[in-house]
Amino acid sequence: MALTDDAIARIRSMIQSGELPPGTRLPPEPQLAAQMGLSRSGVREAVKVLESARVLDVRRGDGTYVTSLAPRLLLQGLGVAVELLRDDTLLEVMEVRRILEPMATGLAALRMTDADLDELGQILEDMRAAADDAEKLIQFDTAFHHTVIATTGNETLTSLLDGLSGRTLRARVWRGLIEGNAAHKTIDEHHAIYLALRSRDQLLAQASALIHVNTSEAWLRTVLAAKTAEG
Amino acid sequence: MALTDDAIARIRSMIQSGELPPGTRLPPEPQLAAQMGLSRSGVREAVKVLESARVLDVRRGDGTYVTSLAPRLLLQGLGVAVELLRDDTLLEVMEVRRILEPMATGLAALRMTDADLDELGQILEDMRAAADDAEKLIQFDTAFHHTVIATTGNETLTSLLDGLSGRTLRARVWRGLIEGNAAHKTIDEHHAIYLALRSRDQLLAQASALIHVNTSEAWLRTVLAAKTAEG
DNA sequence: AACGCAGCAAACGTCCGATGTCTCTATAGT
DNA sequence: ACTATAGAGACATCGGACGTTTGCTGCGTT
Repeated sequence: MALTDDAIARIRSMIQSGELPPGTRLPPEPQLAAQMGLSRSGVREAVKVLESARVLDVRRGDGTYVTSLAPRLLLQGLGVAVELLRDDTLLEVMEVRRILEPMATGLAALRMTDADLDELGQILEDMRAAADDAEKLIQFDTAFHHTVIATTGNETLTSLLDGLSGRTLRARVWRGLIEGNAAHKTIDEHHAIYLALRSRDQLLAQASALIHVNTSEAWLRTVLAAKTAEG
Repeated sequence: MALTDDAIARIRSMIQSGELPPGTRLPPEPQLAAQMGLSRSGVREAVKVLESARVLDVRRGDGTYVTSLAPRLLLQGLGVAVELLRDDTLLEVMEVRRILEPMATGLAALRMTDADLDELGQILEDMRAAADDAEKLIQFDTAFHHTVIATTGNETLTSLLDGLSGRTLRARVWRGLIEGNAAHKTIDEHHAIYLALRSRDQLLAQASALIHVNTSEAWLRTVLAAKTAEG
């Protein structure tokens, strides 16, 4: 299998070299096919791969364009990859989060603005109000952490952590939390993080984030153990 | 655009739900097409996307199989994504490495075996011997860090850091190092990390790794600045 | 002159059928 | 029992055709 993969590599190479900068429009499929010496079918497969990687943006009836190549786009694939990881490797993901999230939260403590803090406080209130709705809890939990990390101003870091905290993973943790009547404790942990951030205390923010990740990991272990037992 | 993307989502969903566990062989393309209500062309595009994500393994003349879904496979895409990031976001990547690599190296200090240390010492010797060959320096540098991180036993963490330390990024840093006559200094930094690991000193390992990443980042800044100036 | 609408051309989406090439396996022969 | 070979099955690639969407152009109206 060489033709299609060659085409993928060649297009990617042209983008990486700057020959096709963001926003560039690619030649129409038939022309591109002729240019690369393969049929339109092959080109379509290649383009589809790059589109799924958010490298190309295909607009029907219009044409195919190079995306902005922003980290938030290119790192989006990490999320779907994590979703497919098997149960026995989820603890590895948690170990990475255990490293990344506290440090990132510590950074956020230094860089956060008052407006950011207000937004965070609002999310916290929403979370307390939704204490009975698992679906909303997960949603606000996601928003809380995303907001914190985003204030670091590092889009790559934010996208990476977003990907590592996939929806399925979060849902499992919250399932454990709720069934174990530990939802309120976890909300308190969010509050602790919020207080540390508000006082711009880097070390305290870091510590409270670590404790929070640790709690999540513990409940994930519980959920995984329960599943193993019943399976 | 719905048919092909639906097919991608549906296959992915079947894998995530466990309906198609690792190693499973998918139905032949024509049959899969009929089953999902679209043409063989559409199925091929869908399969190609999942193959590029290392979710499926297509063997010509044989059939299509679900891969092991191991982190090392699924997170491989991170590498190519990072390779496509634009220059102004590479510093963001370095900030993530600045967080991840020292902590991981610290973990390695706790978990490393004598055999691991011997292997590391060998790589270090090779690096010193290759001090004039940029290509080999990059190769041994990559091997050094990969070996260290791999001893944490966390395949997810290892794959993530491998992806963040793409070949292009490393090559640029080393270009700066060599042109700035700082190659020997960097090799010494590797030696410092090695010594810290050999004495199983977590904090020292962490600190020496941070210093090393910091040096890399500094030279990357230099290279990027030079490029901006000449461009 | 400015605005709006219809129609046209270009480009992607999907399908179909045919042919090439590679793998695996089962069979026949030694 | 082993090996070589022939066949079937599966993916790789191609070429063309038709549908659908989008963007633009030019005409007509105000």
